[in-house]
Amino acid sequence: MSVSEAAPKLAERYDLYAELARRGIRLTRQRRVLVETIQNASRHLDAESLWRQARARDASINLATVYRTLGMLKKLGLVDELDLMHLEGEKHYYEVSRARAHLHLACFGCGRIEEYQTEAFERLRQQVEEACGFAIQTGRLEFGGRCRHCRA
Amino acid sequence: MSVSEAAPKLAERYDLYAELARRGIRLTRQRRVLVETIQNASRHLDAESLWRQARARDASINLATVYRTLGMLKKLGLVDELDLMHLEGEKHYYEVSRARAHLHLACFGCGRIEEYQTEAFERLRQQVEEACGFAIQTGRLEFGGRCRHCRA
DNA sequence: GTATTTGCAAAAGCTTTGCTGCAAC
DNA sequence: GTTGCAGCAAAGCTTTTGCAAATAC
Repeated sequence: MSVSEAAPKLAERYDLYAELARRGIRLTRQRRVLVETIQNASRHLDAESLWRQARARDASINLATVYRTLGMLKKLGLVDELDLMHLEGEKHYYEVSRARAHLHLACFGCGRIEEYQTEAFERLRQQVEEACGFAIQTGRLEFGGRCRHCRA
Repeated sequence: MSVSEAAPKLAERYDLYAELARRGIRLTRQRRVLVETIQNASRHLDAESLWRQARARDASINLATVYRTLGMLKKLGLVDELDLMHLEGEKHYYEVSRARAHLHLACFGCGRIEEYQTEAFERLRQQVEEACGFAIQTGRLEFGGRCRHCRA
């Protein structure tokens, strides 16, 4: 590439609690458990994994409530929905939004998901907004291929 | 943006027939109709639209055959599968691949899909390959927001 | 007390699959 | 004649929805 550029570490996740409070949104007991589970997730969750993890803390939580809560957080822009190149069926994955965009790399060999943040992506987004007159609200960049380890 | 750059017109679609012939792949009658329909589609097709269009020419074609043919073309890298930000349910859309990557803009207001090709996307892809050691086979960049007309 | 949310079960939407017979060479 | 593909119908998987009961304030 022409301009050398270090890969910045990922920006911090939003603090869901703080954001919801700031917007005056109150949570029921179930939603509180779900929000906490999402906030502390160590990997990309699909609806059913989230459900399983949340049920460990509140066995009464229903999968429909999981979807309804995810829908609310999506609409508020607090979580992003990913496809991860449909590596594993058609389910969606969810992650807490961050102040800066990042992209996802899905390895067709081992299923590993990598994340990468770069200014070039932010700049591209801005270029598109200006060139197309489009007010971008959300975006998703996913690459599929073979990771460093699976190429060998 | 820092570097002014004209938006190139989209690169040409692959010629599916030629590519299949080059690889020594022969088509059945149904697949021939499907390939032609995809090649000449004027907009992004989902499986059912493709089915409807193809059935106008061969009423016997089954939806399962549509999916099987799309699967083959995907695997060969001749068509790309898009989500278009799930603007309309969870179905997928298909388009003939092109020599250069382009991105999609989905308007949440009117449902319009725009396409945009820029060198910056190609460069970003290459940067990612080098920085992450990833051999990218396919990629998808989609933005959702409000188009020029819906912002007014 | 009123408004919202929940659990449940059923439905919906899209895609895949098993199988038998037909088509391609 | 062998190999693979098509049609059909059924199943599969993920997500959404209607409704009565429960919860939140």
